[in-house]
Amino acid sequence: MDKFRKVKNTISAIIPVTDAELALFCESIELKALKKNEFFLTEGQICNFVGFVNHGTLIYYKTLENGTEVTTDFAFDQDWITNNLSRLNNSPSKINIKAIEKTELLVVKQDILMDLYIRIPKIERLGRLLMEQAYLRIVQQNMDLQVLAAKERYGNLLNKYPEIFQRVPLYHIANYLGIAPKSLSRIRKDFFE
Amino acid sequence: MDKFRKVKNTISAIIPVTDAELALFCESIELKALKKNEFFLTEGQICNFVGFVNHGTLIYYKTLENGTEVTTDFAFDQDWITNNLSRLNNSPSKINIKAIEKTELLVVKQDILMDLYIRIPKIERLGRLLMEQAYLRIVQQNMDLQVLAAKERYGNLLNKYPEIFQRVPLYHIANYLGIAPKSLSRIRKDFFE
DNA sequence: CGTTCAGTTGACTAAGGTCAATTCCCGTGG
DNA sequence: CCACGGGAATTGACCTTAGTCAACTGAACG
Repeated sequence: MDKFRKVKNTISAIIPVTDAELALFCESIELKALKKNEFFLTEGQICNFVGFVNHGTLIYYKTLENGTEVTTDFAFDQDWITNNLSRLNNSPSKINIKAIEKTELLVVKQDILMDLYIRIPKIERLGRLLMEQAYLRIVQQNMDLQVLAAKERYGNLLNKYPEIFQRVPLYHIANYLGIAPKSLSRIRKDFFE
Repeated sequence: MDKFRKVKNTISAIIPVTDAELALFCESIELKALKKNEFFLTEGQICNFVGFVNHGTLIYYKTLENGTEVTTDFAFDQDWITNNLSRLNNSPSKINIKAIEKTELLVVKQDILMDLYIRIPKIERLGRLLMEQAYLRIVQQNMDLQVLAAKERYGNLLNKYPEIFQRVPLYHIANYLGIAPKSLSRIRKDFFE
């Protein structure tokens, strides 16, 4: 099935799998389409699934007591998405994951994934890697916030995801960088002159 | 043995264990003393252990390419310390953990811990919790850096660890908060008037 | 009793926040 | 197809917060 071509590439980049194993894996996958502003995961819900973005864009965010929203992460084509804390703990999620454009996903339910771990032990590596990547990412992000000026963080983001500025509204990006939209405008201005 | 009193309290707060299990656990523990400025873990080393601080103070930090040091975390009495990424992955640590005052620790080696998981299955919960706590902590820290002003972060730290200012030099705290020592002075000044 | 290093201070500069007004873009409905 | 409405982004004026550099204080310790 052509829809699984991408996940096939992605998985075999992480762990070499046979065609039979891959077929087994693909059987367990559901295709899911999200419209703009539809949710993949909402606060309070238990995240009993892992998603893989075929194409689209999503944001992770949290709503604070005072009502402000904090954008904590993004996901684009070929990214894995999940809330590890909620998923591994079976606890209510404290964050939302929302599509901010038309998005197509592949989804594996957690119980099916656990089952796959048993039937294809090396798939377990995938589960561990998802957790580790998420951890590494946030450690890095943390240090950036601690050490770098807003302008440098902007520059890094620009390098890492040049396409982000075509796909994500700037106020989300500003929010993610921990600055006011105004400041981002300013930074962008003297970045291009 | 009296030296294990604290770990006993701490462990039984997390998971109820019998005296026999506790004895088994304590057998696997080594006592370790660190002088001021001695390392618990250094960059490049594989962290194949978990520590529990009986008393003392340690900092987590990383040295960047340009030579600056970033303090990413602290540990005090009754805290667990480890580098999960290095330990679970068997990969070289990217951070240092250093005692900044005379410190006494209990240490469990990773292989012995794995062995304990088998002999006392509920101890496994401990391993998972260590990972989760570390993750939760850093997620929170990240949001604070994104959303809060330096003054508020200072206030939070003051609430959470009132004793920190007696035990950790201010330049480490400033570094941790992501600000210059000068700024911390300033903040402290108009905090107390 | 000096040496050293943490902490504070002053004067200045730069970075970022706030508020309000304006422009730009895009989709929707007449 | 054009006009309108609404949200996104930028701008200006102004203020606050944080960084830099250098000098100074003060306590700790050999």
